[in-house]
Amino acid sequence: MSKPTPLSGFPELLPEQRAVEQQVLDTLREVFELHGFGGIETRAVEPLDVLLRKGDTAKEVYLLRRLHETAEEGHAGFGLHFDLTVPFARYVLEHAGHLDFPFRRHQIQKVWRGERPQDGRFREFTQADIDVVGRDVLPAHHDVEVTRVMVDALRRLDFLPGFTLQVNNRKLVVGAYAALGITEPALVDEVMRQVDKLDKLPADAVRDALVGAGLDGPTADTVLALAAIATPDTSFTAEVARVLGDDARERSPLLAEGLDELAALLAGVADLVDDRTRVVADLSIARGLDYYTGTVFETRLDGFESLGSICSGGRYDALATDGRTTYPGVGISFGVSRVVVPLVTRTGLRTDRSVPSAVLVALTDEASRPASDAVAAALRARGVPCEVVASAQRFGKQIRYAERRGIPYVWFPADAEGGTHQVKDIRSGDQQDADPATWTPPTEDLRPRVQAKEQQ
RNA sequence: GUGGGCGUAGCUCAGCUGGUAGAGCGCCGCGUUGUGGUCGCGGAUGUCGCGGGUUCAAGUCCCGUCGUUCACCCCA
Repeated sequence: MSKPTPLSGFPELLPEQRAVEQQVLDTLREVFELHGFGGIETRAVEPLDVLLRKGDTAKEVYLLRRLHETAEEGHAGFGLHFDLTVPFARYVLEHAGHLDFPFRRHQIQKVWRGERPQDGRFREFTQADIDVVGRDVLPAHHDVEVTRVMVDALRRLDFLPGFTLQVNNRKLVVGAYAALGITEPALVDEVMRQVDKLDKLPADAVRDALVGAGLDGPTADTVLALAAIATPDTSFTAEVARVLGDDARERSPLLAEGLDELAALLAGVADLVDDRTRVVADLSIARGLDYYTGTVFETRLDGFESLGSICSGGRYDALATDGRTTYPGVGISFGVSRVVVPLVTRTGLRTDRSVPSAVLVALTDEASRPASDAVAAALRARGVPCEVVASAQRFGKQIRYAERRGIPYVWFPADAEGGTHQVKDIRSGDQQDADPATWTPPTEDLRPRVQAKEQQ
């Protein structure tokens, strides 16, 4: 077989890159579970009618088909899931009788989309979702909860650049539009769609589009003035009042509800905010997806703005319904691949070693391999990851073997004549006697650490 | 899916109007035969992404394809 070529949109990482991703995954899971979100996994495949239920035929779904499928097997067919929300909705309905509500879960899995790959956009990629689902009702404090969990998880990934979580509320937007006389559903959708483009198009162009959609000039200006509001605290409520008038809350109960929910969210996460971790109420955030009904999220990563949102989600009052019962939910999804792949390929983010081993046990000669194996076994018994060197070359080469892989310690076993065991820190050159039954490296050397390439 | 840029050594890249493929870094060996890194000396890098075409001659020009990247679409 000739040398295989890469497959577009199906990224693969080298061990020291994958180790970075693995730490992201470990941290996400740990923090999610710290907040009481248990993990589930759904099958990779869903019936096509489930995947396309929302009329999203534009979604590029990969089909699953048996090679020898016959024409008689004329069912709707299967497709690979393109996100984790749709399968989760199906899962909730299917297992509702065995779940306790409100149901919290996290789900970290690969998803597939047949889109054109681009930086941070792939055909196979990993998402990390958390959602809370209620039966019939789900109080608004769960919107705050979900936000807190994800912000907590992201801020603990201390090797990530800083980020800004942008939050808005569709009730606020729809209510405000109603107060402006924009009530026709198709027009509301169109106005939101145009406003959503403000991060790419100049305000003038968006204004023209709004007027083209049927708004008069003053109304378009007010819509843009609203969308320009972005505050790191609850002061957005005063700004909305300034734009729409002090009586706007009375004129639109939906607006009042949205303002209160968004204010509660901002207040509820204030203690998690720091220089790297910012949360802003940004009234230009709309989200193209039409099933969101309240809170909506997007997230920008400092220095990686071109990736778009790395973490998005929101509130859906009808995540799932079986006709009798409706399950409202609120969730947020972190694009693991979207962040990790550009980070490791563009900035050279790596772990400080390419293997898990903290110690390389040297080998005097092949005859003494059992002695080296015994040292390794003693270290492993206390949780020290280690490996025995592949071949009994000169010690200089064995040290170089460790150096290449970033293994910080080399262990020289006692020789047969009754010498002592010695361990060498090859970064400092320090070498001293050590007992395989008790020696342990400092905690920070036990596992690979993530570090920028410049620091290596 | 639509349109543009780019594909040369493991990496970053040079290679003029077509004329026998290069540098730096890295890698391997020796100096130093059981203690690496520094230094010195020596060595190997390669279907020039792949396929086809034009030509006496193609890394160089043309077409296709794959990869990559940017914009649109859409979104993590």
